Amino acid sequence: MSRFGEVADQYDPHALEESVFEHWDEVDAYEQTKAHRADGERFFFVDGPPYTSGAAHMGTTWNKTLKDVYLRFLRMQGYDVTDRPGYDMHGLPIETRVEEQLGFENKKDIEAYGEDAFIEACKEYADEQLEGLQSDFQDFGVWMDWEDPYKTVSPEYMEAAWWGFSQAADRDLVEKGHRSISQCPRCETAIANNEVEYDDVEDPSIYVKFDVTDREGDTPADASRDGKLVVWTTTPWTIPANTFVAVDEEGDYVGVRAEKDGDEELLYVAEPKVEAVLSAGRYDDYEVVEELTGADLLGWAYEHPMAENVPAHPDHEGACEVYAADYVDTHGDGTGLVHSAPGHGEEDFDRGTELDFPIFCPVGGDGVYTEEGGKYEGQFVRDANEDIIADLKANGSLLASETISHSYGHCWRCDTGIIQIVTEQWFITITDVKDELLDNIEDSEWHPEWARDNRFRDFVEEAPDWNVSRQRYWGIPLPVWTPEGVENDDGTSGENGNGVAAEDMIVVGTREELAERVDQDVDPQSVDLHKDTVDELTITEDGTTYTRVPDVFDVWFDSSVASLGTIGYPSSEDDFDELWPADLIMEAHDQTRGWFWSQLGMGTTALGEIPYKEVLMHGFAQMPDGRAMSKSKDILVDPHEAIDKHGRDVMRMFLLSNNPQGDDMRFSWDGMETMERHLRTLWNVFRFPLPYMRLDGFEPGVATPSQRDGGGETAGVTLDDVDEDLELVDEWVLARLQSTKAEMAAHFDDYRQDRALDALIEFVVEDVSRFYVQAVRERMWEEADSASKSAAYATIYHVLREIVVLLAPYAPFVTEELYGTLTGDDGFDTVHMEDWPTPDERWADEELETDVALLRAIEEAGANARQQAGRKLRWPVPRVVVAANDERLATAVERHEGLLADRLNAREIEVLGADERWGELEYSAEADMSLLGPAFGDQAGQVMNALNEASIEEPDLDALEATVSDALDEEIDLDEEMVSFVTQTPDDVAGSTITIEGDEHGVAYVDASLTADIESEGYAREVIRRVQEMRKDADLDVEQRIALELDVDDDRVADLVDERMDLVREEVRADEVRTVSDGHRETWDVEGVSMELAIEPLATAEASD
RNA sequence: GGGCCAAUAGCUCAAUUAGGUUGAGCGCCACUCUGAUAAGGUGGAGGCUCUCGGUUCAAAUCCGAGUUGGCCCA
Repeated sequence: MSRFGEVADQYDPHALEESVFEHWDEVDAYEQTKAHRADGERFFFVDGPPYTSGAAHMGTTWNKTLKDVYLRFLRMQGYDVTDRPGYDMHGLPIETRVEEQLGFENKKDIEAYGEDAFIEACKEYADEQLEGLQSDFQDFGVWMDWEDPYKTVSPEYMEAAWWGFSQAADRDLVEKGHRSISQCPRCETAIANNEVEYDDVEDPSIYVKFDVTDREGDTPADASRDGKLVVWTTTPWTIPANTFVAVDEEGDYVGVRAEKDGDEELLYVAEPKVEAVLSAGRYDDYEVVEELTGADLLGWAYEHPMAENVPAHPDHEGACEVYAADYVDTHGDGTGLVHSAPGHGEEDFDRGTELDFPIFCPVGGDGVYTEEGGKYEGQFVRDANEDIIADLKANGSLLASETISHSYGHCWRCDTGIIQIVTEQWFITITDVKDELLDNIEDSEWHPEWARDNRFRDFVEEAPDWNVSRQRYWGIPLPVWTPEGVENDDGTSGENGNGVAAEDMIVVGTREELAERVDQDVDPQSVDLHKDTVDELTITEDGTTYTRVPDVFDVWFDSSVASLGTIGYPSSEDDFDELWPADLIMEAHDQTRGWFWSQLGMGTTALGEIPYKEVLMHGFAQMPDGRAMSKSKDILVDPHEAIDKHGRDVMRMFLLSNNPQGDDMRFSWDGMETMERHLRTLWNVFRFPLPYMRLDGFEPGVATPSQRDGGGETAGVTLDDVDEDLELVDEWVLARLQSTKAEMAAHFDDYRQDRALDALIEFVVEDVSRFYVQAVRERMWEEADSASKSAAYATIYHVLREIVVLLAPYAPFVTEELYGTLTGDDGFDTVHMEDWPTPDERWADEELETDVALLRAIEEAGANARQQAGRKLRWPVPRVVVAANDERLATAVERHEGLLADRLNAREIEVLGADERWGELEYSAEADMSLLGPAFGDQAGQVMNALNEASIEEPDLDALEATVSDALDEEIDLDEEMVSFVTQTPDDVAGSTITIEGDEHGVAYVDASLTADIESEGYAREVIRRVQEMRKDADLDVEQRIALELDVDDDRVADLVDERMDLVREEVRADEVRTVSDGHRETWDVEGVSMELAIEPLATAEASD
């Protein structure tokens, strides 16, 4: 790319981005950038692997873009950054997709199809999806190592999971056991709690009466009891497994004699629920006959309501009695007496285990009653509800049967209603290391901090043992082999002839170990660890044969070892010692319960450490109206649509302008447009000096050795070379650049790239475009070479160079184009190899920044006052009076009077110091509420209003007190510190306060009185402006000489213009003033005066150029 | 049902470890300027700072309860 080459007139993201992609390809930009930092300090970033089903959505895009901006930033700071992307490719979601594609209904179809073929199909599907994601991420301009992503399905990665699990097993933290789990009866597997989605459904809502009965050993008092315990459930199908009734020991209960159709019953319910229960049962009347506490009910025995239909029902010692449990709420749903079935519900199970009850669960993994289900054997549980309700009614146990709409858990993949059943699963018993987990949390820093200290800590404190097993196919097989022949005759665990017990399992940690121990020949290099392969392998040791348990890992377990998988541990150990744990991870807030947690669990159980140091937790992408995006409901903004409309840089900048710390991001097309406008402004700023530099053959020098790729002296013009010639604005814009860099660095330190971007945009738009470029235009138009022009070139070049580098992580495409044009062959092949610019003390100048900030505030106030006075900027005013509140402002005006007069188009600038006054003014006052408040208490508001409304001739405290006292009809004592006087503007002068971010620094008064001389210049400028516009309309070249005809329809004005005719001729390049017969002609209305103008290009003048 | 977070102009967000007359950008309307700019400038309209209580002379800010939204959990 040649330096200062022609660039497009307008910022065109699409064409530009295409060509930048090509450029990156040509020069191997990514590879070069990585190689450039190969010797830098290493930084270990770990990519949280997206799941490979479906395309990249706005949330994924935000996530990867955030990662990209930080990775680029870190590289520019000199780090050698790991950037291996990852993909989560196992698990139920892919299985169900593939099942759909193949038209399968359930697991039997998979078995018939063949496990190996099914696994192969899943792999193909995952690979396909991965390609789609890869190309999306690359298309967004994300630079990661796309050639070598880590995949959770590769043998190396699966080995990491095996290794981690075996480490946990070595620490005795792996356990096989019964647990109540959420089971999807269609997928026939346990699913994780966070995979359960809750939807509102209509379910039965039944009240059931349990007959209180005598039981052997009851005290005489109890033995005489009759009556019924009333329980409530929405899952009638769990009634066969009822084992006990739970009450709140502290709760209030009552016995109620209730009457219905002439029959009486004694019912026991919680006191607060009497009304609800009896009205549900449609009783005619009732009477409370007994008041008890939960404790009184303990030990009461009752008849199992399904004893006849379910002969296998629990009837062991202690079954069908009342127990206390802390999950009972006498004010909640139900009756305050909770039907408890440890074979189903999680809390019931825990309490049942505590009570040492055998677990009775008559339902299989497919949701169908087993033989133990008695009459209901073979029925699907939900289908059995109806029969069960009918049977309860038939035996007189049903008090009421209604339906209820409530939220109920469903399988996240296939939307089947889940069931709670107790099955045998594999656990990592993280509850044994809870303290260690909580300690390890402290070793990580989170942004924002509350995510760790509130959310994450709460979750970890509550977390139960980690169920890692799934009864499926597409996953990492559990590396567990269990001994054969260890079951006793009755099915319980025992020992085999070699003294090997059921607990004596073998957990294999690596492929090498697998090859060594299994009976079959296995090549550790090439072995695929999927289920179809390892299921066949057996281990025989000391006469006992071990076979693999058929389960696979829950997919959440896969990604938990990402920090190991990223660096190929354990098969390669090199990087582990140097890098682990990760320096930084960043994901959305749903991962608190997901990846942030699973990694902590894995790291702690396997290695005793948390596997990451810093966490940046961002939010979700929402719709412009604040709704959650949802692909299934077609509520989304597709990133590709955003790119089609505004381009990649704009989308990235929009995403990155959002706070990444926990807050959700609301997508906004307006926001996108704003970003595009900012980039257009940058483009125009960049484009503006190019023609002049080109024309003058300006050769820039570059400031630092690193920018010269470590090279030595430069031939071009550097800032050093023009140091003597720099003008005020040059020094100012350089000073602003330094403070912008400092501000950005501070924001990046806080992981607030959004604020860093704001600071940069503010600098580009507000300072460079609106002020600096405006101020240097005339210097660049000068035809002759001048020191001033060189200084301006060198300055704007330097500023642009650094802006481009600072913006590069955000907008990698447009900055590449700008960089190439600015550097030509003198730069790197890509801007992304540049070092991150740091503030240069030499150009820092706070005083100057303040001066200019004040001047700009005066200019703004002056423009405001002019408008009030009805005087346009092109009409000069005789005088502007700046009344300064503080010496700082007065100093600034004195230092830069000429500049100010120029920008305000004032003949004269007058400064009044803080202690001077202008006699014509009147005064009122403003209050300092921090002083007025304590002094006047609840009267402070009134005093403030009186101060504001006062009008006095002198800014004098006594006069003010008098006026205020008068207004409030009460003696008011004021303090000088309490008030600041403000002026009231006289008629012939317009004034406006000089304000910077709310602070008032003084007032600018514009004296707008007219003189003949001012009118003369004013009208002349009006004419000039019109002629310039006509030149533009006629598409005349800037240098084109013209003839001008001027007819003013007002003699006085015509004379006034005539006085300044030399000025007019010079400004509009009119060599001749005469009648024009064949040219552009237009009639204008100027301040109510009609004037007819005509112009005609002169052919002869062109030759003189 | 529980936990965490958020709520300020039509939209996006500020309001500086500390309570003191609520601000910016974008959008809208009017005026204005313009030889880099699909730009720029000035003004205007637009706010019971989600609601209700409490603390205080004074609350967007502190406390409590609620509403709505998001995430997580049941």
